[in-house]
Amino acid sequence: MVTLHDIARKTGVSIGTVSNVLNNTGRVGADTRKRVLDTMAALNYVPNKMAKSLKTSQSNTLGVIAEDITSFDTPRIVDGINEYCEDHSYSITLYNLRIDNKVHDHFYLLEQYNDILTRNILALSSSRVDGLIYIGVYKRNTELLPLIQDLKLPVMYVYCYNSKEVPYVDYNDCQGARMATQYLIENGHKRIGVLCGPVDTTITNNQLAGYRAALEENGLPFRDEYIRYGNLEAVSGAYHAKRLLSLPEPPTAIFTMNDIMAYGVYQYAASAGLRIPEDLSVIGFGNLPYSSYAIPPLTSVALPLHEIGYTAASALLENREEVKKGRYLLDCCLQERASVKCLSPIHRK
Amino acid sequence: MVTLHDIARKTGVSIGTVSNVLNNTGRVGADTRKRVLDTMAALNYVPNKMAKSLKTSQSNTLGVIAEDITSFDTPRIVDGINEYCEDHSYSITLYNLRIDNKVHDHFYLLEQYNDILTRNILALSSSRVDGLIYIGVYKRNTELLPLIQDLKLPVMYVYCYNSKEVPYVDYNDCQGARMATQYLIENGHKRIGVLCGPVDTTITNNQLAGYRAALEENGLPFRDEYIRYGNLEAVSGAYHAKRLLSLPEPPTAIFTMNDIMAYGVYQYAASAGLRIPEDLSVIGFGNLPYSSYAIPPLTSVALPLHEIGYTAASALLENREEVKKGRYLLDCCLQERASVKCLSPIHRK
DNA sequence: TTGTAAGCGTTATCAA
DNA sequence: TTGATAACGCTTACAA
Repeated sequence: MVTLHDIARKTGVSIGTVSNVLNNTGRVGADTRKRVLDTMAALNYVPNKMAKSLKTSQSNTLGVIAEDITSFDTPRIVDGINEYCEDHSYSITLYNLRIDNKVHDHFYLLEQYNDILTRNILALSSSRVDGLIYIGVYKRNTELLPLIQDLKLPVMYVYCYNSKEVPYVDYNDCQGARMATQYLIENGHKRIGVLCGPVDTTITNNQLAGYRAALEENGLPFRDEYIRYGNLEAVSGAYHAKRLLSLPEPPTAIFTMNDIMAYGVYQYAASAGLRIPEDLSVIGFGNLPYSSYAIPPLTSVALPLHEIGYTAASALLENREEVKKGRYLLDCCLQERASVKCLSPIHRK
Repeated sequence: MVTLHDIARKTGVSIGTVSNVLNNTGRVGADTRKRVLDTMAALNYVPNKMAKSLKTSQSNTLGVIAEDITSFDTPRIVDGINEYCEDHSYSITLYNLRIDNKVHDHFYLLEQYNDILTRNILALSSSRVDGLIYIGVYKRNTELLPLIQDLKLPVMYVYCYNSKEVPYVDYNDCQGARMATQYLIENGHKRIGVLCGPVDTTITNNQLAGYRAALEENGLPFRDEYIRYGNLEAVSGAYHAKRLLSLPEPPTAIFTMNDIMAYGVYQYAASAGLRIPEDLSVIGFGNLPYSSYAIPPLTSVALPLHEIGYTAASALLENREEVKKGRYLLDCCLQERASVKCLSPIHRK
C-alpha cells in the first residue's frame, strides 16, 4: 500500500505538500504540483479513506437503511440515491433490515423489529456515516424514532409514515389518486369503484381524498357502496371486484390502490368471462414493471421512485441544518396503457 | 463523541486495558472488566470503526458492485449477501453501476462502461474493503477483469459470465432447463418448442444442452425447427410463438428461457384465441415475482438467488485464499403453477 | 511556497 | 493483570 509518505519521499517534497496538492488547497507551486501528481500516477497512489475520515471526522458516506430491499419499489429508490451519490462522490453503506423475511407482520412483532434495527443502528453509528436515509416498505407505519433519533444524525425518511414530526420525502398519494380518477372521468366513466388498502390507514385515506376530490370537481356523487377495503393482495382484489360488480348499479371502472389488487381484478374478470377493457375498465396504482405485460397492459399511476431517492439524498446532504423541516411530496404521473375503455370522450382540460 | 480515552479516564484504568476488554483478549481481570463495561454502557460508548480499520487495515466491509440494482434479480442476490453479512457483522458498501440507465446496450459502449467502472473501483479501493462481489445483469458477458484484478482483492463474480478463469457463483442453467423439459415430458408432452435467448450466448447454449439432455434421456428426438432464438423481450416471445405454432407439427408446449418471453407467448395466445394451458402449455425460466399473477399463473424454473448471494459472501469471506479456485453452480428448482397441461401422466421418477 | 509536527481513536508491543 | 507508548495514514496549524 503506497502512502502519502511514500510519494513525498519519492518526489523529494514534504508530506504536507503532497497533502496540499491532493486537496487542491492552492498553496503549492505549479511545478511541484506537477511533479507530485506525476509520482502519484507512477506509484498508482490511492488515498486511504479511513485515515482521512478519522482525521476529518466525516466519512463522505451515506447510510441507507432499507426495511426490505427485496420489496418492489425499494431498488429504484436506492438507484436514485445512488445517482446523487455518484454525482457528489459519496459512498453508500447499505443496511437491509430484511423485514419481510424475518417478521412477517411487523405490526405485531415490534419488539423483534426493534432488535434488528438496534443492531443495524449500532453498526451504522460506529461507521460514522454523514447522514441516514430510511426506506420503508409500502408506507407502513414505523415507530422507530426513539432509536434513530439518538443518533444525532441528519435523517431522512422515505416511503414510510410516521406519527412524529420528521423530515420525509414521498410521492403524493392524493394527487396520484385524483389523477387516476380524473382520467377515468375524462374517458366517460361516471360509476367508479375503488379498491382501497386497509381501512383508516394513512395511505388509504390520502388516496381516497384524491378520489373524492376528482369526483367533486366533476360534479359526480360519492357513493359509499363503491368503496371497498382490501388487504393489497391479489385475492383481495378478485374478491372485492366480484362484490363491486354484483351491485345493482355496478361500476364501469375500478381504481385499485395498488397494481397487485388490479391483477386480482383481472383474475376475477377472466373467471367471470368479463373482458377488460370492453366490459370493465381498470386502473392501478404503482405501475409495477409487470403491469406492461398484463393482458391487456394495465394503465397505472407511476411513482417517482428514482426521483424520491435522489431528492432524499440531495436534501440530506446539501442542507443538513435545514433537513429537519424538510417535507417533500413528489407528483405521480399516469402511465397510460390499454385497460381503460373510452366510453364517451369528453374534453380534457 | 465518547472515546476509549474517555472511558479509560472515567473508570480509572489505562486505555490499553479498555481496548483489551473491548476486544475480549482475556488478559483483563474480571473485576476491572466489569467496571469498564459498566462505564461503557453508562457513557453510551460506540467504537469508532474508522480508527479501528486504520489500525488493523481491515474494514470488516464487503464491497458489492451491482451492474444494475434495478434489474429484476439483483435485489434478491443482494439480500442473500446481506444475510451473510448480518450474521458475521460485516458491513456492505454498495456500488451501483446503473448500467441499464446509462448505457443502453453495453455491448457497444464498452468504453463508457469502463469509465463508470473505473470511477467506482477507485472509490472502492480507497475505502479498503475486505472483499468484492460483482453482480452482473442477466449474465451478460463482462470483460472488466483487467480493471478489477489490479485491485489485488478477493473478488467473486456473480450472475455473469467471463472468458477469463475467475471465481464465480451462479445458478445451473443446464440443470434448470433439463428440469423444465423433464417436467413437460412427464406431463405427456413430446413436441416441445423452446424460445432461446440470443444465439451462441453462453446462457443459451447451457440451457439448450439441458433441454437436449432431457430429450435424450427420454428417447425423444431433437428437432431443429422447434428451436427459436429471441432477444428475451416479450415481443420476441410473441413473434416466435406464432412461428412455432404455425409449424405443420406444432409443439404442444413451449419452454422459454426467461419469463418475459413467456409473457409474450401469453400475449400471442390471447390474440390468437389459444387457451393456456388447454391449447398450449408454457413453462418459463427465472420465476419473476409477477409470474404468479399471470393468467393462468406461470409455471417456471425458480432461481436460487438468495442462496447465490449468501454463498458468494461466505466463500469470499471464509476462505479468502482458496477463493481463486471457487466455482459454485447452484441448482434451480421448479415452481409449479398452472400453465402446463397434463396430457397423459406418466410415472415420475 | 514549503516543511514540521501534533493529533484523530484505535491496536499492539513491551515493560512493569 | 495492567500501563505507557508507538504506530496506522492522513489533515492542518504554524513555522520557516
